[in-house]
Amino acid sequence: MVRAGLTTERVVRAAAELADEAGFDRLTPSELARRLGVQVASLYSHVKNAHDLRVKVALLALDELAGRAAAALAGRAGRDALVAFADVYRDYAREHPGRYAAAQLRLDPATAAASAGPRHAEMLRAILRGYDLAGPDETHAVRLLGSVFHGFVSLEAQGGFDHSSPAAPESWVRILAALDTLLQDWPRP
Amino acid sequence: MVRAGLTTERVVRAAAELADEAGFDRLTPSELARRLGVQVASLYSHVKNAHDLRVKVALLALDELAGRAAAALAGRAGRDALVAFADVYRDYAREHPGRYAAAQLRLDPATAAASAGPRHAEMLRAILRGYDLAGPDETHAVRLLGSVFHGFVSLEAQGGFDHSSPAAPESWVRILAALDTLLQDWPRP
DNA sequence: CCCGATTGCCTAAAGCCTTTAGGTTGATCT
DNA sequence: AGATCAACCTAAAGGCTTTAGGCAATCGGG
Repeated sequence: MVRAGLTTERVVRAAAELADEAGFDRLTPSELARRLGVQVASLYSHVKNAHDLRVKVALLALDELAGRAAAALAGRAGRDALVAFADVYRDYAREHPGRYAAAQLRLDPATAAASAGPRHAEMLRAILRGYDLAGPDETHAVRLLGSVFHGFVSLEAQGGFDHSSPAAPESWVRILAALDTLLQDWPRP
Repeated sequence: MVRAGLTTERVVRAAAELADEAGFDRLTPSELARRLGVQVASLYSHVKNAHDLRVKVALLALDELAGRAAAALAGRAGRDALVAFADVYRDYAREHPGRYAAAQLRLDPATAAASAGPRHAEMLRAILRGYDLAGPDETHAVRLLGSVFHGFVSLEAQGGFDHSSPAAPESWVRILAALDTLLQDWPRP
């Protein structure tokens, strides 16, 4: 009997690949076991159950995203930082649609707090410090940016922009430019 | 044998309620049959399979949303129209989380084209005619608004705004105001 | 009003998927 | 070399989806 050499990490990594190739909803223990050349039950040593498997992929995705974002932000500020951060988001979702879908999973509060999610918000706040926003306005702006990035990327992934011109990337560039000017002159109530 | 009096419409309506109460991912033929007091196989006269059931709920949701939006837009223009449309979106998602999740389902192109989806885009365009946007800029703006609405609503539904203040509705109001001013003075390249 | 067709719902069964319990064997540490 | 741990297995229970085929309630036509 040749051992496959599974570890939790290798299982999760293979799960992430499966999700990217087959879609997040086809990430199941049996499909994964098939791909790993292993009996289904063997996975249960590394993962609590099917849901736990998906959560672990989500955490991996959030972590990878935060890592890329941090790297992209190094040495940038203002508009440059905004665009770099946004592009990381979009590129990641296009490269890894399954992982991105996983990252959208609703995590229970404790898990969410321990995930890389808060790091994202922190980076957005850091970007906004390059603009001149007072206290709560910064929060509103964080939420606006988060909404736009997530919304655009998931509509694009869903094919929502496929049947109209101009192509999606052009809108992306123009939208980022528009957000930049909006942040420079954020309207007070 | 007392008949339950199923029709495709009643099945889909019950499915929508189930999705709202239990979550879209728990919308399954067996759960639905249980709730309708009917054998699972009976559903298959009204619905092709589990996926078809979900698609039908998605189409119902898109249609309901478009109907509400059209009603809300009657007699409004400019900022009023923008806010009314946005609120329809957010309120619907909060009232009917399962249906809203269903509406996010990726439909095949033919089904999508025949759905109420295009009506949404058309209404957004109509709203934007109250602002002064040239050709492709209107498309960019449609996409921005679509992204913000969808992004905010799904982040909120996911609980993304739960653990920071101010509360989400305040951000919603401020974000809509910000979008209004942005549209009034849309930056050209 | 009744007869035949249609439709609504059923039982049965096959095949998949998830999860648990328990056993065996390879690797590792002393 | 022996003991221990981890990796992987087989077996089995139970749920879910889907198809096939059958009976009975209802409805339209004579």
